[in-house]
Amino acid sequence: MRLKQQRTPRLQARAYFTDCRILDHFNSFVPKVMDTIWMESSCGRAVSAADLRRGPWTVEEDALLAGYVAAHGEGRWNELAVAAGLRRTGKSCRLRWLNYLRPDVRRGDFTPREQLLILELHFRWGNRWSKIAQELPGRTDNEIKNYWRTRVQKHAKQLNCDVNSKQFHDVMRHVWMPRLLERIQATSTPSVEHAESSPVYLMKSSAPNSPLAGRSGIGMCHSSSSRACSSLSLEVQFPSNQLVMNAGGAADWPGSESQCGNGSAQSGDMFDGSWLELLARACDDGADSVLFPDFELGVDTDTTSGFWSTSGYNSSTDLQVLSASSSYYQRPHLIVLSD
DNA sequence: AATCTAGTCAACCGCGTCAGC
DNA sequence: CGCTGACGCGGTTGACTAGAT
Repeated sequence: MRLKQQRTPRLQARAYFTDCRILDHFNSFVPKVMDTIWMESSCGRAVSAADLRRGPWTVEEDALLAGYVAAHGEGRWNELAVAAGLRRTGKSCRLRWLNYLRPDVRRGDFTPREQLLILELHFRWGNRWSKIAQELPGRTDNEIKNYWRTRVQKHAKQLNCDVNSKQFHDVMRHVWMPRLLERIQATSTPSVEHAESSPVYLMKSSAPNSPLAGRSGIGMCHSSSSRACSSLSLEVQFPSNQLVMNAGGAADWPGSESQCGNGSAQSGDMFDGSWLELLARACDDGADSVLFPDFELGVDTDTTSGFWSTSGYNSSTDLQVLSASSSYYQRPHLIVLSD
C-alpha cells in the first residue's frame, strides 16, 4: 500500500496557486525556493521574538501561508505561523491572509456602486469598517478604511470642513451621492440587478406627478422575520428627503395602503443651504471648481440579472418597488431599478 | 538629474471581547 | 470569579511611488 505523499509547503503552495488559476505567478519564482525556505525555516519550531520578521511580505512567505491555509484551513493563527514555518506573528499571518491572499479578495478601484455603498453605510454605521466591508463582497475593511481616509477625508479637507460635520454630510448627500447615482444608472442596463449580501439598493420614483418623480433614492431593506417577506421595512434616502416605509410583506407591496408610504416620520428636506455656502466658499478659496471623487474610475461590472421576480408600484409613495422571490428574500440584496 | 511633497496602501499596534480553564 | 490566549476591530504608521519643483 502506497502511503499518501506528505505535502510539503511547496506542494501546498503550488496547489493553492493552481486553484486560484495563477500558477504562472507561482512558476515565476524559482519553485525550489519553497523547499529551501522550509528546510531553512523554523520548520514547526517556535520562533523567538527577535527572529520575527516584520514589514512587507515576500512572495515566498505568501506562498507558504497560502499553501498552508489551503491545506489546513484558517484559524489558530499563532499555531499556523509556527507550523507553516513563517517567522511572523499569528496576527500578521491572519492580516495578510484576510487582506491580501484570500482567493475572493477583490482588488482595484471601487466602482461607483461600491463608493455609493460605502458612503451610505458610513452614514448609517460610522467607522464600523468591518461591518461595512461585509456588505461589499471581496472588499476588506482595511481597503474601505483607506478609501475613506484618503478619498473622502481629502475632499472634506478641500472643502475646509470636518468630515463628520453636517455641512460635509450635506455636500455628500446633495452633490456627491446623486452624481454617483447618475453614473450607476448611466452604466446599468434596464433591468433589475443585484449583488448578493448587500442590504442597500437603489430605487426610482416614476410617478409623473410625484414630487419625487424621476428621482433616484438609496434604500435599505430590513427583513425582520425568519419567514420570507413576513415583515419588511424599507428605508429610502433621496438626496433631500427620507422616507421610511413598512410593509407587512413583499406580497402586499404593490398598492398597499395600510402601512406603506409613511413619509412623515423622517421625511422633509434636510437641506438648509449651508452646504451650498460651503461649496461657494471652497471655490472662492482659489479652486476653479470643487473636485469630487473620481467617478470615472472603475467600471460597474458586478451586475447580473437576479432573483427578483415581481415588481410593484406603491401608489401612496409614488415609488416603483420590487418584491423578491421568496427563497432569496431573507438575504438582503443590492438592486438597481432603472427605466 | 536631484530633491521635495503628497497620496496611497500594506502592515503594525493597542485595545476590547469572548471562550476556555 | 480572575487569568490567559485567540481573535477581531479601528487607528496609526511608514514604505513606496508619482508628480511637482
